[in-house]
Amino acid sequence: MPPRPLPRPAENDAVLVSQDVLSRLKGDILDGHFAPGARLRFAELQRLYGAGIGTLREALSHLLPEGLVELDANRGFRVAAISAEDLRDVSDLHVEFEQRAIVQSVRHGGEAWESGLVLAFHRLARIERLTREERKQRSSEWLAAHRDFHRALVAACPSRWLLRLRAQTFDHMERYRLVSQRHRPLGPSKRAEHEAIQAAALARKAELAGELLAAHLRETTETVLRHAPQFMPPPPG
Amino acid sequence: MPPRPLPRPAENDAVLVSQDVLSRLKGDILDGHFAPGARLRFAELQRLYGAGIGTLREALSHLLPEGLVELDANRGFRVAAISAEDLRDVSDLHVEFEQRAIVQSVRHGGEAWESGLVLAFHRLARIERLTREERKQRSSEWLAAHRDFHRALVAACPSRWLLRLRAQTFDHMERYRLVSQRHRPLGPSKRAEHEAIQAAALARKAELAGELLAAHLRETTETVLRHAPQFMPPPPG
DNA sequence: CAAGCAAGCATGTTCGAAAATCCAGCCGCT
DNA sequence: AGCGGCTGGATTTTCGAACATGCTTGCTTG
Repeated sequence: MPPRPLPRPAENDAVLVSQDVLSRLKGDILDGHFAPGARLRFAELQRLYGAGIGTLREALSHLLPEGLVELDANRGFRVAAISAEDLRDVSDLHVEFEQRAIVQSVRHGGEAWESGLVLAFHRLARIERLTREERKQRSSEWLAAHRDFHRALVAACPSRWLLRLRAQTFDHMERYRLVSQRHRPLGPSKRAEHEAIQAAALARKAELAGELLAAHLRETTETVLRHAPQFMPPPPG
Repeated sequence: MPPRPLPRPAENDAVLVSQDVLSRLKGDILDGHFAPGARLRFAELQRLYGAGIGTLREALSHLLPEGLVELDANRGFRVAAISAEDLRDVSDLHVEFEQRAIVQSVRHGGEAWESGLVLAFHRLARIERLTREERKQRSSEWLAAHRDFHRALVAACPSRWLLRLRAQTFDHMERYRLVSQRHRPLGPSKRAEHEAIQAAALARKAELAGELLAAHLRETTETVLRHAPQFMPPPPG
């Protein structure tokens, strides 16, 4: 069951093949199409993405420092493993990054930030109002909207580095959420929480927005951890 | 003036050509052989490192998410720019990472950590006892020892993610230090500070070690910033 | 003379053939 | 049976030729 048919229409605006492959490959790792720990063989990747070996290597090399794939010499690339320990580790840092970023974002955000946030929230809310069944069918749409919403919240944070690191940890958190979701039913919508965070942000209550966001993220992590045994690989012993 | 002669003897133990090129290229960017903002042309890189284009692209793709190089489509790779603003940004986060990491490291470190630290400090101290002239000649040796010393300090920190992010910001801090050093005389040795930090760590005074380390790093950043106009590119206007 | 265009060159990007490496299974030996 | 070495096939790694793109220069035209 290949993740996607071969030369997927350029729905993204990637100019370079390597960038296009990169985003597709990353998406397929984050949503669990490639299981944690799975080997990534070039023959298969070539078939799936229709790119040459060199191009694939370039994309995989990009994912290496992000911690999404691992490489051991002459044995090729593997999807990075997951563990409850790693989840707690990355989650703690991620919550902190998000909290700090949103506080600064609320304090520095101007009109453009407000508009962007309102728009992103609106798009997310439209999907989250649907029934569970509909949400399930349009999950990739929800995923993009959710991602955009969280990015919009922190978009006005002036620290480029904080945003960069937040983006890194966000990816990993997303992978944990999505991988765990494959092994349990879709949870209830977090619509109310998203709305509360957005409201606090627009009301310029920076500290409150930070607390709400942190709580939202912590709860998500706890939910994933609660279901962890169902999808976590057993310890190597 | 090429950074180094062509097929440098394999002084590191990199099994893969791409990994070897990666570490050399990274080193040459960090120490300013390739100036911030400079274009990285494949013809030149091929001549310098004796590797094929594909291999070079792989190494550059690795440096992309680390923020050391940038890519714009069909225009190739450039060394990432520097600025006083970026330095403050990355420095603030770096100081915090180091401080938290050393506190945890001191609390969790066992015998192996202690030995490693003692050894790393000893190696660094040997070089820092030399005269300024000698230190200048053996700067690459000092660089490695300094790097190892700081790594040894935080090595026992149990958070893999904290260590990973610390390593990322460390690289950028090192680049700022080295690039600025090319435009001003070598500063005085930080020997006493390093010794104080090591002593506090070995005495298991976690908080003290954290404070000393943070102060050490902040002072370094301030020194660099004080000399910033001499090496920072003027604002694009 | 300025604006627009086109040709030519410099450079970036992609791809898969060829070499290197690893690994599983087989064989012979103790 | 257990161990060590060997071989063939599977896989990874490297490389640069071939193609694509962007930039400069110099010509043409209004």
